[in-house]
Amino acid sequence: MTLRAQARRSVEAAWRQATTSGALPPMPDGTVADVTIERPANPEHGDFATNLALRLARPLRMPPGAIAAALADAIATGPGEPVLKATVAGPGFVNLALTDAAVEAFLDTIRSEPAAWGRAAVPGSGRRVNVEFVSANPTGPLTVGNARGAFVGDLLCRVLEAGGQQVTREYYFNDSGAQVQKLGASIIALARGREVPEDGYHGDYVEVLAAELPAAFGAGAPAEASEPDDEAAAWAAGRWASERIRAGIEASLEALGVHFDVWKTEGSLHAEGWVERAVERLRAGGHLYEQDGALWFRSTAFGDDKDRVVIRSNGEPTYFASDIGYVTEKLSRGFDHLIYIWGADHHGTVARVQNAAQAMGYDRAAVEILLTGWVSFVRDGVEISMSKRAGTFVTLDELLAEIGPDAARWFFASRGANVNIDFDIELAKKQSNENPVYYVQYAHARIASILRRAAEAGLVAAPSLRDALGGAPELGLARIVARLPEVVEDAVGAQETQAITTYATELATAFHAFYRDAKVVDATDPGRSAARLALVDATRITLANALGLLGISAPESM
RNA sequence: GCGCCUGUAGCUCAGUGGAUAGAGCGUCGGCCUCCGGAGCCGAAGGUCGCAGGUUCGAAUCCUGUCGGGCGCGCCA
Repeated sequence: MTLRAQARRSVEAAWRQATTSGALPPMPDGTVADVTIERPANPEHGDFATNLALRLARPLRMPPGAIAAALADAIATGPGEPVLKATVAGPGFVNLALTDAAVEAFLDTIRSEPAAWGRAAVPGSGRRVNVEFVSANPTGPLTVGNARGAFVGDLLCRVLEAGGQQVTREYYFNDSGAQVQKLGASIIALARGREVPEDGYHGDYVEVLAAELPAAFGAGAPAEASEPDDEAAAWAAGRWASERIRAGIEASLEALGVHFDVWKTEGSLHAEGWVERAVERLRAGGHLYEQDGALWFRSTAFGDDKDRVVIRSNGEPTYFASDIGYVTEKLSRGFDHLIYIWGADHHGTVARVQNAAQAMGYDRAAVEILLTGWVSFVRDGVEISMSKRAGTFVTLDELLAEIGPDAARWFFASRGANVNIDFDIELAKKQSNENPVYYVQYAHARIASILRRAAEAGLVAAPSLRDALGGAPELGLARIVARLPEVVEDAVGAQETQAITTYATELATAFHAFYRDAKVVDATDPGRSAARLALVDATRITLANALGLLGISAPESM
């Protein structure tokens, strides 16, 4: 249990006690308000604060100051060993200060179970969740435009895992669409020495693929006018190329530390009948109708602004039809929850997918679609347009070669997923040495160095911190170290990572200040060294776990 | 026109109704005889786009408005 949760319990108990004793009147309607506990911005206000008195003032028809006084009094006279010192402040806040002993006792759990430290026991633990992200079609290498989805998705998965959820990372792609044929046609054209078609693919990678195209795919055929079998050849070459590209994409993602558990093709959904069965299910429920020769889903019945075509008038199912089939396929695998991470440009398709899920009888809330904001990539102040077909893009591999995966991860982790951001590549390169991620990693490496020094000097960390942290430098750092589980808990709830990067930076700052004020390795005072070594080791574990949660390395030296 | 996202320091961005709105970078000024200077300390820099409203309390919630982005296909 987090210290915050303990504080909440104390306040709840104090409220009950004050009500029972008559110090506070009962709630008029018999309800119980949620007790909110926050970390005050100003450390002089203690470790926690609650606004309960302010919120009870109206229903209890008492001045908030008087309610706060009653609550503080009840906390002071509560049973058991005192953990919190309560004071009334401002317009009616109750400020709560942890006793030093409570902080010391709490920190002992870090070094006894380092792997568990920071994992949050929150609602949703044990849930089986499918997270589908990136899902770029393999018609070209991943671009920096795909980077955000890759990092945001993987970071989300890591956060959910820290919350005890069972996560499957899934990549969905189309290996049989018209774009694949276009890719094949472009390659064959180049292989035969012709120009790439106007609407074909033009990147350097297309030339590379053309040069490697085996002769069996028609590379050596005459350069003259199109033969009847060109279409088939383009398909075959396209499939060959897209599988090579897909393998390259997988390698790029692995280089980022992003591993997908499932690679799913749109074609397989059709081949296995998922799309057909899902359409039948909608039809049976009366959610479909025919018009202009096409089959429509009555999406407006669920609040959409227009109905959506499922089967085109030419008999071909739409991409939306595949989406519907995919929902049923995913849920058939036993997931409790589906998360999709899409670019902001797909927001118009969110409602129809959720509507279809609802129409098929699923819990609408089980299909969660998160949208990432737009990333404008800029080089030297000029925006880079991203087009695979035009061949004007920066690949993810190139970006990583320039700024490195740790800095890139930090960049995306420290920003909200749904905000638009500007990414100046030259600036990122220039600033990479000043990147906050190195500041945090440096703190970790510095501690590792201290621990090595201590070992050389024959100093050993204290087994327990109880009654060991004497001074202000120690207790200041210890209080920040103790917050990790709360930060993770909030991150899981919000499905966001910014708070983790903010916290890691704050912890590193606190450590650097501690390092300045407190000598850790001091052979003349082994007792004090032992206590400080234990604290510093707990700090190291906390930094490593925070970074690890983000998929960022925690180096022993740098 | 309609819908969604967004507007916070010179720049890039945090800030899930609370107390004096923060960080990094940039700028300016300091700090090692000492466990890693990729560090530490300090300064300047803000009408939280604007206007109303709700609330004891609003950067945060609501309405309107202005600016930016993205959508509004029998494309994917």
